[in-house]
Amino acid sequence: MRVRLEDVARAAGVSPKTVSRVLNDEANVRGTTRTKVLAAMQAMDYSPLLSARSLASNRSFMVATLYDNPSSSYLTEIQTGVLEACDQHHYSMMVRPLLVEAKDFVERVDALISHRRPDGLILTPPITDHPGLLARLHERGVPYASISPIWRDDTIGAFMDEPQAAREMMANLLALGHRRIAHIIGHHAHGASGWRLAGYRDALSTMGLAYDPDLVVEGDFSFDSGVAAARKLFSLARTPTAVFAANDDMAAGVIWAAGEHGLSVPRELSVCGFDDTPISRQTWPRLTTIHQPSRKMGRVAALQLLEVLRGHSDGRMVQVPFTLQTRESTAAAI
Amino acid sequence: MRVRLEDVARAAGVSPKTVSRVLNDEANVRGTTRTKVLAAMQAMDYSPLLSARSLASNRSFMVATLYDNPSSSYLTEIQTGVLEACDQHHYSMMVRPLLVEAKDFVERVDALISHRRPDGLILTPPITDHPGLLARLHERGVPYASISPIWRDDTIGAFMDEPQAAREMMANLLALGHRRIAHIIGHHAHGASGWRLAGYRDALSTMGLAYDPDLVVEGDFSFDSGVAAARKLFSLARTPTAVFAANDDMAAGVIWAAGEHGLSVPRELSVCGFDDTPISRQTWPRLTTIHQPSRKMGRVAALQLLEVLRGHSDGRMVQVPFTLQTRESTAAAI
DNA sequence: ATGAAAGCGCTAACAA
DNA sequence: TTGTTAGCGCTTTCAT
Repeated sequence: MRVRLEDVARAAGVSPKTVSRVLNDEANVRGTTRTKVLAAMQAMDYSPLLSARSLASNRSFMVATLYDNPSSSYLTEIQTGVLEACDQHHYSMMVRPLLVEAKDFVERVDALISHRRPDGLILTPPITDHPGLLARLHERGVPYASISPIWRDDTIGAFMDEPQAAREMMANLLALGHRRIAHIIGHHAHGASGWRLAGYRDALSTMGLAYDPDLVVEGDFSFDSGVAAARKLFSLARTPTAVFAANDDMAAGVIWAAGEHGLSVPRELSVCGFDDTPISRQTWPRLTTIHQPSRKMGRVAALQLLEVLRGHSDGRMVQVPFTLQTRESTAAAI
Repeated sequence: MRVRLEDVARAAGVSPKTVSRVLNDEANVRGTTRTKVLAAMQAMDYSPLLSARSLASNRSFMVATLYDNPSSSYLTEIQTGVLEACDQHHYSMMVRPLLVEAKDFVERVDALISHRRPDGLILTPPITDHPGLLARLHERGVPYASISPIWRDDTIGAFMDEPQAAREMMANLLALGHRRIAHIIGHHAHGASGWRLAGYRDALSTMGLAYDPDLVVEGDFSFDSGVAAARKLFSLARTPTAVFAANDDMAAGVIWAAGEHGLSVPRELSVCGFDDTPISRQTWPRLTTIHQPSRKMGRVAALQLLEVLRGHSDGRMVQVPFTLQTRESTAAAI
């Protein structure tokens, strides 16, 4: 038969409530009592029934990770990080794919909260920046942590200094002698797209170089949009000597299009990406990129959320470091 | 205040038990009564509290997807399929990464079952084939569905005719005039590796071609292992004119190594993969491969599991179709 | 076909 | 610091 809290209490010679206190790490339990109870739990291999705990305490001990992201590698990394944090605190995680552009997006999240009752949410871009959703969450008092949101004020989670990362990538290309550097912008709904473009522009103006609109093409973070953008760039009268794509998938698309166009990378064209996802090591040549510690960001954001859920602190917005990863797709300008 | 089952019962003028019956799709409820109750639920926007339902019925209305798989795209597809099925039946899903080679693998799953109490499990390769785990699950009476397990007897889930798919891929290469065809084997723990190798050998013997051990190299499904295998093949006295890799990642590694080695694909070397993951469209040239409907397999496996959990049937092992996807990485032999 | 009563295993509120 | 009591919102069992 299954071991219940009551059984542990009897074995330890205390009341059920005391076992409950130990289970919930509450204060006001004498050290010796706590030890005794823990020993009994251990000996009986006790684990509390989640549904009973949830029903009595009105908490689910679960967080939900919301995403609308085409990149499976990014998602998997984030998910792994969140799981690491949840495991550490005996929380579980559910995942929920969503379409942020759908008419009933907020209603769907609302329904999720009503039906599954997660204690908190982990938001990933671009869901992090949906005003209607954020308003609804505040209204319902649902705690959440955001990963790389556009607005960081009064929000907990994890972020990176993206404009600075983009500037460093540009500094790298400029140091290699490149002056006609193109940029492929990411999906408009993602904050990252704006930050990476801003870094690109900053770097140009720091060097006293003019911003040439012909060299800046819209993409949407997908491989195919990188291919399309590259074709457009290759058709210019004066083609660029380097392309800085706002993510690795698009940069891989540029390399693909270069193959199609008979351009040699990096001899005739330098290409670099952003994120350091697996694809950056699977192009030929391999991509120079910015390493974004996605798994760590997932873990850090979840830990901040759990701080709030456990009532230990209000949580904070944590900055994580990036690193420039130089590989073979970039070389000196011709 | 939150709407409870009791409130719905009062509104509908029936007893709580009747509302419960409607909620659980039980028989012995008159049509008019059912309609009346459903209307009340709708009107009051009622949704049952999962924890109360779980506590009373001793079910969690949740399934757990177990994986130990290096491929994030495969995993994401499976996960999406499982979620589709779960949503349809108001179940939720949790995901659990595991190391099948870890000493305490079975204990970890055991602990997961004790703590989270999923109603059932979805197993993905190679977890599908861990004898110790399967024994433990039978012992505990935990229902599960398997995706592409090696042993399909007495197991529910989804599978593909992999040997046949490999034979068709080989037939395609042979029709292009290739006679020195190499094969890169996948990870030894995965059933897929054996099936795909078997298909390769079958096709050779059907054509009356000798099996040349030099042309068969071990890999582990990773991109890097594809690179390493290709380097080995390129160093042979008589190099192959085509390489059939057991998955897309390794095939992409072959294309990468071909770039490194100055070999033109498909002019000097045809390359093909298996699975039709996104990477197969992101190499240059794009990969000829076998389309494996992973998302569908996830959905189908989960639906079979849910059949069992809902007591509607015993579930079955469902075969899903593959398709040969011809792209630019294969061409006639020189 | 429907209802009444008795829990499921835990925690909140209060008492001691 | 510890214990007692009374639920949490459902489903079960057994009546009718």
